[in-house]
Amino acid sequence: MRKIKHPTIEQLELTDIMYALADPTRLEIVALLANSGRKLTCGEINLNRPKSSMSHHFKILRSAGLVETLIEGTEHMNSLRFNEVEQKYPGVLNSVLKATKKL
Amino acid sequence: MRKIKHPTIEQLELTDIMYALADPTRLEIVALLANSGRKLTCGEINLNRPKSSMSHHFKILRSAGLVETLIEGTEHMNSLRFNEVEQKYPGVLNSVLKATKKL
DNA sequence: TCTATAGTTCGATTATATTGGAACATTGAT
DNA sequence: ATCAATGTTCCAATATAATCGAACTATAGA
Repeated sequence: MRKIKHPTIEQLELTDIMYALADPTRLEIVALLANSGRKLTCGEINLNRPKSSMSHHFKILRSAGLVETLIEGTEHMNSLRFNEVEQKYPGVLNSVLKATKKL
Repeated sequence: MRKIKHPTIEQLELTDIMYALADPTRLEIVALLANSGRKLTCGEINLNRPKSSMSHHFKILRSAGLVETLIEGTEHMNSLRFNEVEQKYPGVLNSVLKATKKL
């Protein structure tokens, strides 16, 4: 069973987080994960883009520490690392999520 | 006397703001403006980079609505549009500024 | 008017990101 | 074993951004 590596809280870099959130597609993914209240597979997050593009964006969200991906069978279950990110940089993710609701 | 155009609060776009804040140099400029408590000229913000590079970053910060630049004589006085940005997207700029103090 | 100062704009170069098709890997089911 | 499903990785093309020297603009002062 494969496992995907994620950064620890200590390794979270503010600029990586900002960079990851600066892209509209990724911001949408983050908002969907936040609002769904449950883990979502990549397939459930359908933004009408090819798989390889979505995979690219997930990779960036993961490496920024924003998204955690657990492999269950053939599916990859994605969730927002909300509490961890908030712990390191309080208010950043929360306020950005609130801001996305105005869009 | 020349005047520089800035976006209105209504025109502020979240992704523009995030994009502007995703660059280390710009984040540093923003932090300096926030911590100084007064308007700073471009020259006072010395990050050991050529003028043209700094001007480029200021332009992006201005177009994102984060920085206001008033021309006084030959100098350009820069200030953070903190209250306006906070009004539109509460907590975003504030939490990012707090986060920069950990860097 | 000539000169110095503060920034901007231009233009070319280099670096980095996005995109998406095709091949690949892993797992589950038949 | 074979096959289908879910994503990832690879690769090449395109697009966008950063960098910085040089030329330019606007203003102030002598």
